[in-house]
Amino acid sequence: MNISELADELNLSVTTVSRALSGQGEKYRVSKATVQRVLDAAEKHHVAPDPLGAGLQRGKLGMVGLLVPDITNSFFSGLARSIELVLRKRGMTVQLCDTAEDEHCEVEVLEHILKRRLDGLILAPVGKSSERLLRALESAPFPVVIVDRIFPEITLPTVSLDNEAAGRLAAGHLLAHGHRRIACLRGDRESHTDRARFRGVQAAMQQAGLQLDPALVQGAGYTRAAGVEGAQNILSQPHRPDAVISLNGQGILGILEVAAEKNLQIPADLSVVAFDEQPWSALVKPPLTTIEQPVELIAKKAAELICEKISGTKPKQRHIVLQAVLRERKSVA
Amino acid sequence: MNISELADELNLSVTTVSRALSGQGEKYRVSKATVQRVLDAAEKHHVAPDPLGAGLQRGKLGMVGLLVPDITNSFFSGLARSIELVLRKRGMTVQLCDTAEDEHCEVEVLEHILKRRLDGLILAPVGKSSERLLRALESAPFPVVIVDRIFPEITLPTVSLDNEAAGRLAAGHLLAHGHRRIACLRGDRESHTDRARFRGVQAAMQQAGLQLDPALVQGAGYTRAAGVEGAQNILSQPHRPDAVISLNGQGILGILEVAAEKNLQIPADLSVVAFDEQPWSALVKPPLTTIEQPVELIAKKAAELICEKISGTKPKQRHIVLQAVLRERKSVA
DNA sequence: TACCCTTGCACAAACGATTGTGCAAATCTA
DNA sequence: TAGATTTGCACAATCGTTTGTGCAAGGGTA
Repeated sequence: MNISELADELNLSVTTVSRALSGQGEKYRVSKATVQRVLDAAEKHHVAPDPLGAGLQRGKLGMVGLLVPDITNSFFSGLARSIELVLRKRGMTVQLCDTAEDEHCEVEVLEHILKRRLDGLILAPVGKSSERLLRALESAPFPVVIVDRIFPEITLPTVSLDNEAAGRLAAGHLLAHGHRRIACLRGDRESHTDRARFRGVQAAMQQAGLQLDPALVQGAGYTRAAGVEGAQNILSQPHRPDAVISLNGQGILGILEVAAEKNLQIPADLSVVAFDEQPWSALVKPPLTTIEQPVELIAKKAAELICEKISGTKPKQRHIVLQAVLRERKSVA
Repeated sequence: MNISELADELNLSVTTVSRALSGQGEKYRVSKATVQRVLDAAEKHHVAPDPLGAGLQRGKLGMVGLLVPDITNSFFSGLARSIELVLRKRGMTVQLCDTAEDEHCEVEVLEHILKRRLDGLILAPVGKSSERLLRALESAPFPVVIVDRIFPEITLPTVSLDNEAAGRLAAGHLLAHGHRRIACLRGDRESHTDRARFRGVQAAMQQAGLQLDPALVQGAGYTRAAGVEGAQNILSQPHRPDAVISLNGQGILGILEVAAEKNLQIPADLSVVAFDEQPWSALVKPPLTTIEQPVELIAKKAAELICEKISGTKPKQRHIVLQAVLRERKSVA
């Protein structure tokens, strides 16, 4: 049953019913009695305005898209959960798309999604997300917010970590514990996130008067396979490192796997700091020292940002940068 | 730019443009030349039919809802990813809702979602999901498919694991390895999933002429906290078990946490079999022996089922039941 | 009684598509 | 050349809302 049938039943016009239901009764001088009558009947018959009709009229449907590289990654699933929660509270729904950490797929998905009518888009770009693509999004017919990764030349609003500081934090922790020969398992080197984290690591090393051994900087991607390969390369060096930093959440899986293969004890043979807190971080042996991103906060900020842009109010900040915290456990000797 | 502006530019009617774009040109005798002209212009101006307009007309929008108890749980995020992929290939999009493993929230979300116009809904109910709620869904204005949990009295189509067999599998494995005093960390005892798995465990025990010690059957919920509490109860028994089965993916987190606290060595002091394969299952020490659900297959079946129901073709089977596999590693002595 | 102001609602035009049908012009048949 | 057929497209209704405006009835004032 739709509101026009409801109107028939009440011997009213659709107009009046619509106004009563949308709370605009007062504005349009629908009598209180009538409003109540409509409300009661609507309740009784479980009638609510069809969002499609309304959406068509208003030009908005109350939907925002959420593009993530891998919903299976706990960082992104945490993000998704919090974003969905915030948006649902505001009466909006989330359209999920998983880009499989693949540039090509991302383009495809974006084309798919650009054809649908969204009110906004929250995008967590894949590592090698092309700037060209994001350029195109700058002139999308709806607001776009980027999370997790930064592209300096892109003017779209972003919410992200202070990755350089986080990198310093990780390296600084290892240095403070006396480690000198530090390895670094990177993700995609073309991503600004990875670069910034790496810059942070380098900065901390330099400050300590040290240099990263290029042979100990490995890794090229955010998949688990890439993590394994990078870890292999690092741990097969003749002069093994005494500590390793995983610059992303997937990498640590590779490190653990390869370390186990090679029978390396953590932290006796190898200290480890891993980016991204995961549900199991505290449960492996030894519990992992991690760099934790404030996932919920990132999600909240992103959700608020997109809402502000949708409703047209000028957001206070264009780029929101949040700080990571070090969660110290037992993986650093 | 929409198709009526396109029509203006080409000096055609919206009708013709619509038919050309939708591939119905032949059927309605639009000349090939005209069709091509429309196609070219559409390409040039990046015009595609607005899904809202089309949706309103057709009564379908190409969207299916996906309700999961916890997208952060790797079982559900895996499910979400695969479902989204299958549906996207068919031109549909997925609306994600997280019910936070909370019955109350689930009702709320369902009300929220029932007001939007969906073509279908894939529901992974929370543990205590009330039958009343599902009853209501039986008469929803769109098809509904249930995954992961079974409700015998509900006629909605389902895709799920053969949970009883999976329970037998887990217990059988422990029994075959000589374990006799077996504990069981349950999830929500009111959920049919949990009951079926538990029945399987009991059956295997009985077949071996044994009985579960009621004191070793603990746990009441799918949250991590519930897992910890249950594990506490199990591992604090004066007469400790020599093996424990976690009947759900969260529970194992509790077991590992409590075992570490109590300094119990796995598998020397305690053997463990955990339901649900997780990205880190192989990486903890010792690597976990798990009961793996065929997540991708479940997702695929559910997606196909909902598509069939949406398009009106009668699905072959009403209830699809899949088998789990035991992934043997090192957590069973 | 004549006039004006308020109250309470309905009319009708959008929003952007799809689809059955109608109507000319072009082509064919006799 | 007249009539029948086919070809190619446009008209108009429809999906379910929202919203600016119009219009009648009721009440008050002079």
